[in-house]
Amino acid sequence: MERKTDITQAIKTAGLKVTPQRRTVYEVMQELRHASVDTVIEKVRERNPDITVSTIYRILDSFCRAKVLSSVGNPADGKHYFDITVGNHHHLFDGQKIADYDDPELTRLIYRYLAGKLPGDTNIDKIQVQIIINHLKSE
Amino acid sequence: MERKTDITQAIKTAGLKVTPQRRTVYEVMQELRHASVDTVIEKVRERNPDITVSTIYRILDSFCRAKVLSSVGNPADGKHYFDITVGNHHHLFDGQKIADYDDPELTRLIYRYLAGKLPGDTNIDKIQVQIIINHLKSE
DNA sequence: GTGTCTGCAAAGAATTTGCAAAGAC
DNA sequence: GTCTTTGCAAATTCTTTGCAGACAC
Repeated sequence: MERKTDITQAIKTAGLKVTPQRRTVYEVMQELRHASVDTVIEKVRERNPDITVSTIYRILDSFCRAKVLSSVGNPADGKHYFDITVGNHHHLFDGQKIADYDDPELTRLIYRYLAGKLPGDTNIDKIQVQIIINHLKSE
Repeated sequence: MERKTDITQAIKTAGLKVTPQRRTVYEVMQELRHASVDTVIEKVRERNPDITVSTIYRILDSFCRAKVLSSVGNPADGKHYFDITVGNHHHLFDGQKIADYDDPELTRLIYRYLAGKLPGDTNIDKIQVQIIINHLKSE
């Protein structure tokens, strides 16, 4: 879907050196969109078992600090996921599943609403709405 | 601040048996509002060093499943926190600090907005807005 | 070339488990 | 009395580290 050079660009632009290991992690995240460490490790090693677990941890860490990836915590189970999308966007949580919910209008709506509510000097970096879906079970 | 019986009630209402260990964990969470496992362990053991780490894990787990506590993931550092507040409410993230932002009007605003946007059969359990504050540093 | 990144193996944390005794209701 | 919870100690699992060689630029 995305070309080789785009991956290279994404990593380079973030100020990181481009290595095959980083490219693989990035590729995997592009496919998964949201994933826990375990899943990333699993998928990366499927493609290339020579990449070490510790390297994957280090890459995920550098990606987060360089804002190549972001973090989401699933409120349902409290688990931590990496997210290929860095900018303002929202999430639908359906049990273990996380889906993006991209809605700039909603973002603007909230920004506008909050403008009058928070102290004037508050600098909002980002707004994320988490929508938790309930599979109404007989109970 | 909260009386003994209230703590008992909170635990009992959730369908769990009331034990001194559970009462202590609950008390600590009442004070902390938001806390990581480490912090809970630390504070609980300050009060009563006889309570085991594994017990604390088990209690936190049972509290979450019984919805005595909820989970928040700090999007800034990806760490997981427990939250004494279970119902609909929002959060301000300021680096490591998490603050509640309770605003039913905002909640309603989003509910209303989403009503027209999501598939009709989507059952929203909960909405949480995460507001990430940026300490604009010279950069 | 220089400085960063990776693999490896080991250390260190964090979390979970099995079981017997203690405790809640 | 019955079923659940706890303490203990050990096992597992998860994550980080130090260092030397490899690699990106």
